[in-house]
Amino acid sequence: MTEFQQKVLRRVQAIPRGRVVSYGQIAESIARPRSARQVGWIMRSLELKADYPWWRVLNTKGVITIKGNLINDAKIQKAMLESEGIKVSSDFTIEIEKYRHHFSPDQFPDEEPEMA
DNA sequence: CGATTGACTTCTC
DNA sequence: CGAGAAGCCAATC
Repeated sequence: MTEFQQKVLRRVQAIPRGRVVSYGQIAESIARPRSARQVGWIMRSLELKADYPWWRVLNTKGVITIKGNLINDAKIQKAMLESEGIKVSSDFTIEIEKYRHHFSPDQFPDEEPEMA
């Protein structure tokens, strides 16, 4: 478990119920604005049974781009989002601008600010 | 240690 | 607006 992973996972846990964020937003909030792919990489290495609301994370277009072994994983994510009141289209797309959540710097007191 | 791989994002055509 | 290519960067091989 690297520090990068811990920071990402903390953001995932900080996503309120019924809200979503993009991979890029998480990357941006941990001072790695160009590391959206790595955020997704971490999610991939996560066991879907883990205690993280990974289903509240999707790309900036609001589309569930999960790969997994089958599209079945995307269907699980769709079901999870709908269970929180988020409408998901049949093509795994949501109105992300309507549900997007924004992180606050003071949400993570354990971490040091980037500036020296 | 160099090459490859992506749950991404953004710019071009 | 849709499809394609490039850029990005940590983790794996």
